[in-house]
Amino acid sequence: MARPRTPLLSPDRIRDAALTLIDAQGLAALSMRRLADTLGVQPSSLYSHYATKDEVLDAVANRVVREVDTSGFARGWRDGLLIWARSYHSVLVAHPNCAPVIASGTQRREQFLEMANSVHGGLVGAGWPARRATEISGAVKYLVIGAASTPFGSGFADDVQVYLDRYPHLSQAHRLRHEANRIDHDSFELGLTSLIRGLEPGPGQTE
Amino acid sequence: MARPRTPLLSPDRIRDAALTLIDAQGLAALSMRRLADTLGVQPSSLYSHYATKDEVLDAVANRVVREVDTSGFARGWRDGLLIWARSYHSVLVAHPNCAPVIASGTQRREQFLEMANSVHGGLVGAGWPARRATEISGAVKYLVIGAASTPFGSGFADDVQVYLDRYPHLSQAHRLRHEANRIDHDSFELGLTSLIRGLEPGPGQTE
DNA sequence: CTTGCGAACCGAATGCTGTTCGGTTAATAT
DNA sequence: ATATTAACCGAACAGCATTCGGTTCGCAAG
Repeated sequence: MARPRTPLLSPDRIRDAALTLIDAQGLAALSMRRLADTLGVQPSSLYSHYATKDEVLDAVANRVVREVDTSGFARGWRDGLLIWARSYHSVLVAHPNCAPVIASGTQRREQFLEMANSVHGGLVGAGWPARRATEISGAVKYLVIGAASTPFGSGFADDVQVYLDRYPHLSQAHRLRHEANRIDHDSFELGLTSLIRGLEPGPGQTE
Repeated sequence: MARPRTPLLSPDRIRDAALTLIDAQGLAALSMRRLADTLGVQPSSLYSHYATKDEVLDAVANRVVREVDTSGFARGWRDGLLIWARSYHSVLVAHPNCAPVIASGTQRREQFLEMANSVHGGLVGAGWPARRATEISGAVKYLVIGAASTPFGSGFADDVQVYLDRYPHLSQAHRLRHEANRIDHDSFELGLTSLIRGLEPGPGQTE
């Protein structure tokens, strides 16, 4: 085959296929060869649309982060932070295999800058000094990224009994392996609400 | 060469060389070939000591996490959490290229279980219910891992001027690129102290 | 004291990986 | 009609983790 009459590929099609592959098979399963396979195409053809694999991953990251809701700051900075953080968190929970891509991503990606800009603006608009706004949004981001990067759910060995005598304090936590998702969610919620509650004293002017 | 009179390799030597290589050149620079090179050995020889590259990375992760201080709970749970989190954070700051390894690591690794066990024990000993202790340590862990995984310092494009008009709220934050380390540190500190301050109501019995 | 065995290393090979390059055809712009 | 560019293929390259058979050494048992 040479050039087809109607294009087989497009940046969006490739990006979506990559996301589907990552969601279904994991980040390690994404290779240009496999990606090309699912699109019915040779690997080298992908390079007509993306210069490198990293660019594909950037597109995937942008696609995922695009879903994050930063509109809550109209209802005050506390609600704004809560809505943003929960939205960000739930988006990453929906695409857990993308977490490393999002986490390690450079701040160069457009959707990330868009999001950071909205959050920062929301905080400054509510009266926080710029520097403090940066720190607050940074701290909340850390919480979101951390929650997505090291879930309880992934990881514990299947034979729980092994630990019980060696790590006595963990026995309670381990019993709950099947409740890992709930633990993850509750830990994140506790961290988020506590962090926001603990911010002092709050911006003076607008509330 | 066949078998040398005195062994050239040992698990510890390999693990330390891997950590040195990661620290100096980045995680992507660690390959079994390069690792073997720095040790003056053929790649296949490494497999006499570690079954896979992942096992090498596990050893590195354990080595790094071993340095984390969990002894602070003798001075109460607040100090315990603070000391643990700051110690964990500073260890990861000292080995930033290891962050993805630590973050994505399964909870199977010994030093991680040791650490989790100590923290959980410290919280329960101070009166927190087991479930709450799990959530608290989880939330703090999220903060630490997130801070290590997405530092401000890495990532912004070098030509800052590009952003200024497109993302007006970010201009303040961007001006501080050269202060990225300070921002990272302050954000983490703000998140940590706020989170701990915001924990309510605190365990009843022991304080 | 020698015999046997496992440990430690080498060297070559296997099947992946991302990426490049020259070639071919189709669409588009002039 | 002609030139250019875009989209694809097929073959190749270097580097990757890992495996395997072979060699030599240290050590322990008889």
